Amino acid sequence: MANWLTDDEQRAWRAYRRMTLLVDATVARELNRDAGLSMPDYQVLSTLSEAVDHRRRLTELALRMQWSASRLSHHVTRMEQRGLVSRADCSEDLRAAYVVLTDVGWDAIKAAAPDHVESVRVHLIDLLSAEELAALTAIGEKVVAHFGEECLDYPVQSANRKPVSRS
Amino acid sequence: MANWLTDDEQRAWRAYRRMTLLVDATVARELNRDAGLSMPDYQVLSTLSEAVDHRRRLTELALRMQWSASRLSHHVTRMEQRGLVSRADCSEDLRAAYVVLTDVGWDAIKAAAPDHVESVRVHLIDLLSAEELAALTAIGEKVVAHFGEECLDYPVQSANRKPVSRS
DNA sequence: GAGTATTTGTTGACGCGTCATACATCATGA
DNA sequence: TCATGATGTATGACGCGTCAACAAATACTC
Repeated sequence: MANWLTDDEQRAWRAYRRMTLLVDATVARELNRDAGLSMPDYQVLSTLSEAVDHRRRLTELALRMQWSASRLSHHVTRMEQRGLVSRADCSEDLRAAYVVLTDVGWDAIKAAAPDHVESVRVHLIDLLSAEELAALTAIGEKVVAHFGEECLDYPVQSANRKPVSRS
Repeated sequence: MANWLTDDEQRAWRAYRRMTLLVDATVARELNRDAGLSMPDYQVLSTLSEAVDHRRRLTELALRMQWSASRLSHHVTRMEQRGLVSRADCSEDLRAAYVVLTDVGWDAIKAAAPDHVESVRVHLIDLLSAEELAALTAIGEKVVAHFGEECLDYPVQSANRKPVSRS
């Protein structure tokens, strides 16, 4: 006989699943509607915009975002086709390559950030009381810790950072 | 000037995102490893296994799982090719079609359920205290309610239900 | 009953992520 | 220096989900 979930546990699991589904889908849909970007696009642009010279090695970028190399390579290819980023050779290591934020990409993330943050507010953050927000943070960090990670993730509003030298 | 997130809010958002990413990916990976099923597979099989005669109209199934008709049609096509479900005509309405759980599908969900529940326990439920579980439920249901839904979702452990007549 | 609108379901194209594979380049050590 | 392995990246196949377009049947309306 298996160790089934109690009613309370099942209720928690369902609420969790439905919440994440709705929040993620809605925030993603609004980001796409308002800025023509997907969440992965946003994450890449946002992370690049924080880097000096708006460029990073693929591996470094993948590590920071916790993506697989393959995923990033595929995604960069698509973003490159849309002109949001470009690839550049690395002189120190001929295997390596940089991903560079283009002017189009820079404009895109600057334009997208305010609406995106607002979207996150409306569909999650502002729905919760201070206590609930704290509880969500505690729960999230506890679960993340279970997977042996500290909680480094991409910046939500990096376009807010002070102007970065574009060289 | 946009209404940026505070540090606390940003921390909550990051913890939330990372938690859902890790939990969902891990539970999905384990389900696939242990039972050769994806989460969508599980959801379909699980929901069908609750139905009388193990069959449901496509629309009805889609509604219950909150899927688009297109998504369900695509997914049923794939599952059909693997022998997990089959389609059957509907005599009352010639447009309509049933999705029927096959014996293979029934065996699959029965075999998958215990490990899947265990996986959900290990990577989420059992990590949390009773208070945290209650908080997660409250937060989840509040957010779901914001989207104008009551929280009906698929059953996690339907294979546990009392024997269903297979006709 | 004819014409129109709605419901039911399918299909194709495309973005996305994973896995397995391939391949060039670098680093190591005999 | 020359193999051997590790590293950095790219690619193809495939499952998955969305959107838009479509076909067929049923339901409404005059």
